[in-house]
Amino acid sequence: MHNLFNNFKITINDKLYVKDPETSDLGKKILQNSIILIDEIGFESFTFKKLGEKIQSNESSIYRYFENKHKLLIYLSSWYWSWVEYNLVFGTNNMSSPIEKLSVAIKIVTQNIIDDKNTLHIDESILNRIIISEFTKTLLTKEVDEENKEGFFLTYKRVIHRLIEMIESANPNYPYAKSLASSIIEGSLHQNYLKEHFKTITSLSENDCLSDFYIHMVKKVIS
Amino acid sequence: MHNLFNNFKITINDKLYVKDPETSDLGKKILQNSIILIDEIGFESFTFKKLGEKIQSNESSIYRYFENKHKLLIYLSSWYWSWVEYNLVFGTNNMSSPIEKLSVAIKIVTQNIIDDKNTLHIDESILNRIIISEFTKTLLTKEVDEENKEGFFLTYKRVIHRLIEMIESANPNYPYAKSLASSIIEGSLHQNYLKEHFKTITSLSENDCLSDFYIHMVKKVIS
DNA sequence: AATTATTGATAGTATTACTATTATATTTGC
DNA sequence: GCAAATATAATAGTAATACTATCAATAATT
Repeated sequence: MHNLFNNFKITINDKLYVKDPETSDLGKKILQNSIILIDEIGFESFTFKKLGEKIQSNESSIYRYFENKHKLLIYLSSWYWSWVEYNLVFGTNNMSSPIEKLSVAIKIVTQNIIDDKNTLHIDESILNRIIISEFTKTLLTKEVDEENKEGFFLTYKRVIHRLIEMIESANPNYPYAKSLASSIIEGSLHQNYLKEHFKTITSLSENDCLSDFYIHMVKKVIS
Repeated sequence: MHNLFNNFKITINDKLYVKDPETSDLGKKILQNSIILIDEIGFESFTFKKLGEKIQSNESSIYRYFENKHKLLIYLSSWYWSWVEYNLVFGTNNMSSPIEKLSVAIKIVTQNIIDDKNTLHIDESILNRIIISEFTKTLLTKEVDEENKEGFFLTYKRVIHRLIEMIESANPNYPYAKSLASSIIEGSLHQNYLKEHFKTITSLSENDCLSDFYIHMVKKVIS
């Protein structure tokens, strides 16, 4: 498992960066600390100048890696969804029962994440938090269609397509597999956010409740 | 019906504005044209200066009505959810069957909206579009908890609580009424967005399909 | 006709989101 | 070990944003 993971390459659309941040120390520092800083102060207040101060580097040096903070956020999101896809594939591998497989998949996709020690410069638990509060913003822009054509959201869509396949193989006659899958992915981010900030409009309290909600839903709905 | 509507007062938290825009021509012009301009260029590019040019007024005059564009967007959102609540209440009034009531409620909440001629300066069909692409951003900020305490999101939560009640009266034993209700509201915005920009991950095509998806889901899930 | 409230015009500030240039390290190739 | 190439840092500069403050002009009210 450990070795498998080390071979799994998280590849990211090269239009998202000017210079690949994985190829240098400064690049890795940018990734690591941008996650921390966005989590701390929020994406709106986050600037390359502040990030530069945090890592004792210069604003202009960061611009050599990323055109702007929007692309950096899409980079981090791509990384996240690619990592989720890995978990999804390996976590459900060799499972024969489609319903079982789907349940495990939903657990993987809805759970709160703990840091994966295999990736040194990325803290997945913090990244998970910023995905919950910032990811949707990468989609909700006027440039979304162009960016989608450029392939900026491929890893995200791939995760959803994996879920769609699982739903379809559990019940090929269910007519709304696509909307159900995308609802689970986006909805679980949203429910996690509500859990932190709008407790009166979510049924969530402990950790596992969210996957219970969705597993119950999916089982009922595709039956 | 027409008279009833005229008596229905859409009230908005007075902390959202500096001066009530409903009390003057300029105020109404600001509401009307901010909706149009946000729809045209997106919330990120929207500025009070551009709005001032559009309505042949001055940036500084707009600041006398709204502190900043964020509060203006929350104002417009409050207006929208208050209006949806009205439709929800009057559209399901006197219905005895809880399941029927819930189905109608879901239709109201998920449908694409056409302009309501009773409100002269607000075009609900355009407002609906900006809610689909901009509303979630009002929640996803670092200031959300303070703003929630101030009551900025009350009309939104009220709509969800109406749905929760309906779900609970249809089946008091269903354990996830809150998450189901908030999922339908937020999810339907998201699915509408996917329909425009990410066709491969939604089952939506024609208009009514979205309510079919949710009505099917709710009926299955609470049975 | 005088008072008050509303709007418009102008100016100014701090911050953001960059680009460009030049200097200084650091790495690598031979 | 040194030159050449590359990466990073420092500085400066620009246009736009998100405001605030002031004062003049206009409209509404009493």
